[in-house]
Amino acid sequence: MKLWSQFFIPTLKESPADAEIASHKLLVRAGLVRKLGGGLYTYMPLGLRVIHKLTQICREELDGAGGIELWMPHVHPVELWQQGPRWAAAREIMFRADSAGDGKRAPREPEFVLGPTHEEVITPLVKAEISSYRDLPKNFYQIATKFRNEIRPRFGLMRAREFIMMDAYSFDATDDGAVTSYHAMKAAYARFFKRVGAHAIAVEADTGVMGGSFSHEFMVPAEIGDDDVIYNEASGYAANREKATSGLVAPDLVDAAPSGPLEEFATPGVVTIAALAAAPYAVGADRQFKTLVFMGDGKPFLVILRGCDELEEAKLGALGFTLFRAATADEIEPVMGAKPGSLGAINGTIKNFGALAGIYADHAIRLIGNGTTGANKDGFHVNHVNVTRDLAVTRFGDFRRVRPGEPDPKSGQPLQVRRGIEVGHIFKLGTKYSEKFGAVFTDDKKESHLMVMGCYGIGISRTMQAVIEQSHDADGIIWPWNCAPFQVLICVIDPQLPEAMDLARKLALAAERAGADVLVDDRAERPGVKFKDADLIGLPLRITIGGKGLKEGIVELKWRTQKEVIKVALAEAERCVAAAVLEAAERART
RNA sequence: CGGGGUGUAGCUUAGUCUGGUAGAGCGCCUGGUUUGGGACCAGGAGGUCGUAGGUUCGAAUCCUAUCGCCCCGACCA
Repeated sequence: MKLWSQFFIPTLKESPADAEIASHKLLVRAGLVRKLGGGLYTYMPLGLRVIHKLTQICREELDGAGGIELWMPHVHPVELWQQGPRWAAAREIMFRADSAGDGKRAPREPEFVLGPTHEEVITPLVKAEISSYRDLPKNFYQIATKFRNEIRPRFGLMRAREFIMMDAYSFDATDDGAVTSYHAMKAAYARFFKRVGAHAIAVEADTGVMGGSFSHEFMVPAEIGDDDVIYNEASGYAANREKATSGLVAPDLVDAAPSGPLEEFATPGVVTIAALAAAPYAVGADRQFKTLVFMGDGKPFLVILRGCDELEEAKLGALGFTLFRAATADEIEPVMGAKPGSLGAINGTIKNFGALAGIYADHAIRLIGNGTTGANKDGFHVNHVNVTRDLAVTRFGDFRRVRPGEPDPKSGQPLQVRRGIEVGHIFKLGTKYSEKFGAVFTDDKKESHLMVMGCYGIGISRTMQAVIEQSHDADGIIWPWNCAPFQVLICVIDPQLPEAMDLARKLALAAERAGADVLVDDRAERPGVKFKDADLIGLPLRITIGGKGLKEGIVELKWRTQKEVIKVALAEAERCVAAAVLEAAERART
């Protein structure tokens, strides 16, 4: 039992000016966090209790799934990262952790960095400690602070520079084993989110800079989420935008025969899809081939899309470049022979074809069959361009951005889109890191193999905010039972009456014996203030003890989710409180 | 990093256009009256107006630079 007067819950009547969304405002107003700087937050006593609830449940589920907890340093020697596979891509978001220096010398390369995740630490550790198949599989995890110098911290804890994350790493002897580990984690994640009362759904995801072969994100649907989930309710298909595909191109599509000889025509000043679609040319955007130029690890490559489609840049990750970006106009002209707006990928028209690392075409251009594209000559386009005959495609792939309403690849039903908050992510990594760090083991035939890895993350602090975003009303937070900082608030209206406080202690004990954490509001505040604060901090069950009720011989029980007050006779109070607690705990379990 | 916005008391803010000694509400302190949904009265403390230059007799207000913060985009748990 905690007495409010001896705890610290600085609530606010007004929302801070820098908070935009409900959960961020409530985090601050309910006294759960305070801001230190952009993306940097102090977890106040009440907020820390929520974090502890979440980490404890997380720990139980991971232990249940065979996880082994450890703790790794957050300061990493930079050499580890330089040796790992993603230094070039990750260094931008990493904090350096050098000594502050004497303020005179110029900054050198960092000697230490702060860990954004721990693949570069765990893999060498496992390499050093495990060398036999007998010691595999293993799944190590920690729940700790992570550091990422986010380009744009946002929405309070939603995207912070310093945040709390559970990160786990599985090591298996075989690929099948790694898949088993992956699915065990996926199931543990589902149990975790269910227990804490977050309605998270698993969606197929892109592997991004982590690399690896497949991946799921756990998303909490919310308007303010950073990600789009593309889904179809009926078929169960769900993927994030980076990964989502559609069934737009039928598998049995027959490529169109050429419609005629190539025909160059003048298009002075036409440099956009829209301009070519307008009079006098009137070539519909869905009849145009759009040619984009990118730089991949220093070499240019082309991407061909329909004029009406958008590129989904993340999908270029599948091409295997370590780093890629859109090419600049200056880089484009020497290679293509024309400025952007007149580009095309027709055989023989590219000025310096040999410089290209590849020409990648989106499947959907096959729907065009015969269309129009740039001539690689400023102010000219070409008609009757046939996909098979004329375009120098290295390979086809899925590069376009899916639109809502397109057919679901599973069922053909229309796809829908909604926003979500990514609270967890699981990757089957494969051998990307074990190769780099030489994490090998010996099997029962004395042969050496690379360990097959998986990595897994849950944003603990982000989950706290996602729960609030998902569960609040105009008056405040509505905590789910299992992650509430306390489950029961005993609101003593007249704390100056000894019999009121005695009863509060008695009921607190009853609730605690039934398994609840109890907060007693013993402040000498007016009732209105206490009730407002009670709704704001949102504990699931409120018990009100007042002089008035005592005279009548009753106390009041009220669920945060419910409007009505349940009056209970004093003689029944202990039993009713205990029963209510047990019932709520049971409800939260199923 | 690109685009937009903003910085005045612990919090929310007015005043900035049109320069003239900084105002309110909440919170805080003292006293009193109140006491079942953010009370009322009286008194009080608290601001070098983000910072640094400049213009001016005079700058929160105009100019320049710089920093912080917020929103949109690329990135992520």
